Amino acid sequence: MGARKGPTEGRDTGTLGKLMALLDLVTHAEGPMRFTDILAVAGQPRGTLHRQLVHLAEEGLLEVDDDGRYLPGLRLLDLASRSWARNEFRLVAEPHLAALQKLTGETVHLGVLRGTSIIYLDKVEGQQPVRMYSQIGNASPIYCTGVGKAALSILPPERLKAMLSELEFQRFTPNTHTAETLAAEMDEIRDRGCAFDREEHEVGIHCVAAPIWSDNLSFIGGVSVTGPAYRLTMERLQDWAKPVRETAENIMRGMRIGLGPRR
Amino acid sequence: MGARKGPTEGRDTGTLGKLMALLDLVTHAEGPMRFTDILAVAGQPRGTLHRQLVHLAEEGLLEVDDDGRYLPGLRLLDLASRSWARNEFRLVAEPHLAALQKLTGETVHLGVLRGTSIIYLDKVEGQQPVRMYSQIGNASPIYCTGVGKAALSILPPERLKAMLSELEFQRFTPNTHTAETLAAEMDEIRDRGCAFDREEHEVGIHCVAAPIWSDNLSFIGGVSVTGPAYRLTMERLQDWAKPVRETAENIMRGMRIGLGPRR
DNA sequence: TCACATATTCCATTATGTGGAACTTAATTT
DNA sequence: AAATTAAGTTCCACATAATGGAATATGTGA
Repeated sequence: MGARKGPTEGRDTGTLGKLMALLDLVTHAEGPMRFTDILAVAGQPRGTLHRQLVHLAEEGLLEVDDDGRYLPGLRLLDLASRSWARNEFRLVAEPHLAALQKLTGETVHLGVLRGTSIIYLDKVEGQQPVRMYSQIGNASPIYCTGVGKAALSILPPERLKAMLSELEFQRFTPNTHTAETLAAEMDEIRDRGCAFDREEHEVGIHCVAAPIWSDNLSFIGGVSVTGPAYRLTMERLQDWAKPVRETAENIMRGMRIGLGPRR
Repeated sequence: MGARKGPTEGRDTGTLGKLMALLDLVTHAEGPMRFTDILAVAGQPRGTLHRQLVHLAEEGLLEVDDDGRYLPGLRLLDLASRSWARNEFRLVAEPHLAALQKLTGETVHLGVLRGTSIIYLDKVEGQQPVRMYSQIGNASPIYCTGVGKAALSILPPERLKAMLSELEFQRFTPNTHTAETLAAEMDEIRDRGCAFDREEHEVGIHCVAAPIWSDNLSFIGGVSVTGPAYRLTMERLQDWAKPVRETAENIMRGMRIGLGPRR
């Protein structure tokens, strides 16, 4: 009982799973939620829900404002900053990202594949102070970002097929991929060793990205150069393709992945 | 049974509390931990610990590397970025921080009191791209940071006394406060409306900070200007005191706190 | 003051987590 | 290659903590 394999029923993490689902619900909401708001959508009985919220709040994962409404807690910041600070991929990549930024003068992103999303781990901009948190940690769709498409391109056929069937394609711009057009582009990306994104996610934004992976594919990510379409013309994207691929290779060398067995 | 009020025994959050303690343990460690490493310090029996780790990993709060070692998971980044993006205090403060940075040319911090620590919510630097996560989310001791001392200064006597007795004073520099010197400085800070930090946390670093609070003290934080001692001389600190206080006032006005009852 | 909406507490029932021990699997030594 | 030790995983009777319906409390506007 319980371990059915319906489409929604992926995890079996007991009480923790329920609490995390609740935390996600509140965290992904537009604004603070009152008890009744949550009750309406959480599908838990009053008593249960109340205790769960109190526990989450006591642990600092949620906070309660003066009006008794629930919002994401600051404990999450402390935990995340440590996760970020210690991430080996990010640590290894950092100098290479800076070098790529300097070379191109454009914004450089580092992302990692998690489930069917790309999570951005780092961002290096040229000019003024960066609002980093605004980008870092954010999960973006895999099918319409350079890093996402680059990551897809190194998956073996079966896993690629499985992934494609899991995706739900939302149209962000006129250029956003469908299941068909995305599948059609894969060989091309694989051959070229990098992916272009021409206004597929955001109008006016172009991007070149190269994949980064470990031999056993337990790790898959990518690095990209992003900028306004008027500056990153098709010729410019072609120009940056090589340095982006080289940056990816350098990062892989630094992590001792993609070059035969570890240790 | 269990709800004793010993010094360590603060929370009663059932299963979640145990899991969060475990998450904290792994997250605060120096590097990846093997099962046996954790077993030695977690004080849980083998079977229990194993299931807890598996659950945390399945939820993405922990990750397991190729060698089976546990480290903080990336799910935390997604959760935290939303917590940060939606934080009202930070949103309101943002433009004021930028203005203060521009005026002084020095680094500006925004922090909030949580327990006996200051958690940094934002940082605005002048020059080059900022490694923001490296500071944001970090918990710093309240007794040797400008923001911390400013926050202490607006506590009512009983709460201040309780807080002081809770603190453990670690010596970071020759100037780091002890319980006595800290208590002695409080009146002065309160009168002046801002706190100075002259190499109390880090050698070579000076700082001016002003407190930010809500009427009912459900919220306490602060804003500060930080920089190298050779540039932020005592005279300079005096100069910046007024703009720092004004920035704090502007932020309070923006949050509709510190100016009579809300709504 | 009453009525209504919202939030919190209570407690018998039952699902879930617990933890000692047995069992695999991998690494190291003889 | 077999034996030995260590590291990780699974099992299951038992206890504890989560459940959820109902009662109570708290707050808000008429």
